Amino acid sequence: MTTKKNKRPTLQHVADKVGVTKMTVSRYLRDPKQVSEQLRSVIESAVEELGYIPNRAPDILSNAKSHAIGVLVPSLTNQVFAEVIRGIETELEPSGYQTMLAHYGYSPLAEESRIATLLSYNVDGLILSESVHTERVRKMLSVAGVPVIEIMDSVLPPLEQAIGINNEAAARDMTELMISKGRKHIVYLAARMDERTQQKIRGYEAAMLRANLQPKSLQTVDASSFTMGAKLLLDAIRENPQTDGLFCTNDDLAIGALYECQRQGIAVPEQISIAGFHGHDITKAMIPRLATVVTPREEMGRQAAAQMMARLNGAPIEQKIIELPYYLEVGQSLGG
Amino acid sequence: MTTKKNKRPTLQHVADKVGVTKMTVSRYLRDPKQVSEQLRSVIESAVEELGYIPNRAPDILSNAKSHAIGVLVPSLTNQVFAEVIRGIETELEPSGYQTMLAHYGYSPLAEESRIATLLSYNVDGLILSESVHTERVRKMLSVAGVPVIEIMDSVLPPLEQAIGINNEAAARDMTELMISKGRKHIVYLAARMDERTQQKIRGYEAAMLRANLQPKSLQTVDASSFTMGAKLLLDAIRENPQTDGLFCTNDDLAIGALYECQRQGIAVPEQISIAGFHGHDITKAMIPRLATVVTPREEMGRQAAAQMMARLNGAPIEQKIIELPYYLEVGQSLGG
DNA sequence: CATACAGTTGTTACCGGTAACAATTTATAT
DNA sequence: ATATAAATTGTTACCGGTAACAACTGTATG
Repeated sequence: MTTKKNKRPTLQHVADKVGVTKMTVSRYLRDPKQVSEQLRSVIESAVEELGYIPNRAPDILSNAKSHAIGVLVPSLTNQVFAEVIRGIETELEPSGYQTMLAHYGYSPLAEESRIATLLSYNVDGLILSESVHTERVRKMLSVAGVPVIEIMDSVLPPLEQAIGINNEAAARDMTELMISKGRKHIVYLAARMDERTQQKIRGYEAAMLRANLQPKSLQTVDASSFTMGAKLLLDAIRENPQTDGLFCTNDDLAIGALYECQRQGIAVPEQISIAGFHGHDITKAMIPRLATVVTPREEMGRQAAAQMMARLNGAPIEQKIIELPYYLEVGQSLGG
Repeated sequence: MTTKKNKRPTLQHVADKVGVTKMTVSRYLRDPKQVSEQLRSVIESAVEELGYIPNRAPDILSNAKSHAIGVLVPSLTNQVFAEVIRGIETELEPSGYQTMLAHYGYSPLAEESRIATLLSYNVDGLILSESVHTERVRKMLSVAGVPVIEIMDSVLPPLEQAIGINNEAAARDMTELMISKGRKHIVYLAARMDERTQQKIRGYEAAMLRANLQPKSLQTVDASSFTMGAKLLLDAIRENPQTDGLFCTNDDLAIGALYECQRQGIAVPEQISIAGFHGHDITKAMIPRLATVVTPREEMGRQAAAQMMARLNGAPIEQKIIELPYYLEVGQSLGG
C-alpha cells in the first residue's frame, strides 16, 4: 500500500484515523493519562499502524528547545576525545538529550563554522574542547545565549565554565619525576601544536630549567601517530646522542618511540626513559609498561554533561572552573 | 546592551533594522545577486551587527530537508568506527551536510531508539553499521522514506544498499594462511558476539574443517580490550596446551594476547602465531609486526557518504552491494 | 507612446507540533 | 436538583524561514 508520494505520517494522520483532533493525540503521546481510558488503546494502535514518527522541528521552532547538545572535538580518531564523548553521552542519555557531534581538525576557523552550523540546528547547549576562540565565535555564542562549557583545560579563563586539568602542572610533575630518576637530557616530543601542547611544553621547560637542565623540544605539524613517534625519536638522538629521556605529548608518540628504540637496540629504560600522556589502556598492557600521565578523560565528559544538564535546568554556575585530578603512572619505562 | 530576555535575532530583526521585509533579507542570504546592489552592504552590516545566526528549523519543517545525515555506530571508542566516521565526514563536508552521530552499544533495541531519535530530527538519510534489524526498525525506515545505507558487511541482503567487506572470506583466507604455515591448533578469540564476529567465525571454521583440523573458539560477552586479549590467551593455553596459533577477532585482542605471550615467555611466532583483524596503525609499529586482515575502514565511510549524496541528488541505486577489497598483512607474527 | 520585459521588493500561506484558552461532558457536593 | 469542580476534548495562534505569486519600477522595442 505504499504509494510513492506517501510522506511520513503526522499527528494529523493519526488523529484522522482515530476521529479526534491532533491535540488529543499529542496529549496522549506526552502523557497518556491526559486522555480518556477508552481512547488510549485506539490511539496507540493507530500510531502503531501508521508507524508515526515524532517530528521535533515544529517544537524546536516554537520554543527553541531541541534537546540536543552540540559537542565539538578537534578530532574523532584521537582516542582521548572518543573517551570524552563516551563520558558525555553516558551522562546525557538518561536525560533524553541527543548529542550532535562535529570536529574541526584543530582549526579555529573550522571551529567557527561548526559552531554556526550547530547553532543553526538550535542545539540547547555547546561543549567545546578549546579554550581559545575567534572573535566571531565569542560574538555568536553571546548572541545565541545557550550554555557553553569548555573542557580539557583548567587554567585559561573560560567563556562561562570550564572543566579540565592543569596540563602545565601535569607535564611539570612528570618531568620532575624523570629528572628525579637521574635523567639529564630529556627531550619533549610534540606533534600538532595546539594550546594544550604549549601548556605542557611550558610545564616541561619550567621543570628542566629549575633543575638547571637544558630543555629541548621537537615537533611536527603533522598529526601524532605511532610512525611519527618513531621518526621523532630518530630525530632526537641524531640531534643529541646524549638523549636519555623522552617525554611525549601523548601516548601514541611515546609508544611509537618506544618500539623504535627496541628496533634500534636502544634499551628502555636503561638508555632512554620514556613517558607518555593520557594513560590509555595499552600503556598498561605493553612491555615495558609505559609511564604516563593518567588523565580523567571519561570523567571530564561526564562532568561536562552533568553541568550542562544542571544549567539547562536553570541552576546557576557554582564553580567557573572545575579542575579534575590527574596522576602519574610510573610504569616500567622510567627506570630506577 | 544585553537585556536578559534578548532571544537570538531572526530574519525579521535584520529586516526591521534595514527597513525591508524579511523575504528580501532571506534572498540576500541565499544569493546576494537577487538583491539590489545598494541594499547588499546595508543588509550585510545589519546581519553582522546583530550577529544573525540562521535557523534551520522552519525550513526543515516546511520541506523536510535538514541537510543532516544520521550515522549510527555500535561504539565510538572502537577505532574501527572512528575511522569510518572520518571517511563519512570527509566526503560529506564539502556538500555542506552535517552528520548526526549516535551509538547503540551493539544493542538492537538501542539501535531502534537511536534511529527513532535521528528520524525525529528529520535527518535526510541514514548510514547504519548493522545488517540485522528489528521489525520496528524496518517499519520505521520504510515509513520515513529516507535513503538508508548499511556498512561493514557485503554478504547479508541489504535493506536498500550495502557497502562492506566479506568478513567470512577474509577470516577464511587468514586462517588458511596460518594453516599453510604449519599451524594445527589455531584458536579463534572473540569478544562481543555481533553478526560480523559470527561471520568471521564461520570463515575460520570452514578453513579449519577443510584442513581436517578441529576449530575452537573462545569468547566473552565483555567488550574487547588489550586486557581481554591477555585473559583469553591464558584461557586458550590452559584449555589446550598444544595451541600454536591465535586468530583474534580484532587487533586489540591480538595485541593484548601477544604481549601476554611475551610476558609468559611464549615465543611469538615460534611457539604461537598470532593474527588480528582490521590493520590498525599500531600493528605496523609493534614488535613483532602483527599479521592482520587489513580492512578499508575510511574508504568504506567515504563510499557510503558518496552513495548517500548521489541518492539524495536523485540518482538510482546502481549497485545494491558494493564489496570492498581487504588484504592480508603478513607481518612477523605468523612465522615461516 | 504603448507594450513587453527584466529587475526588484512585497504579500500570503504553509510546514507540524504544542501552549493557552474555551467548550463540553461527567462527577461530586450540597 | 443545582451548583461547582474535575476531566476531557476542541480551537486558535504561533514559532521563522521560504515557495509562489503579485506588484511595482524602469528600460528597451516596435
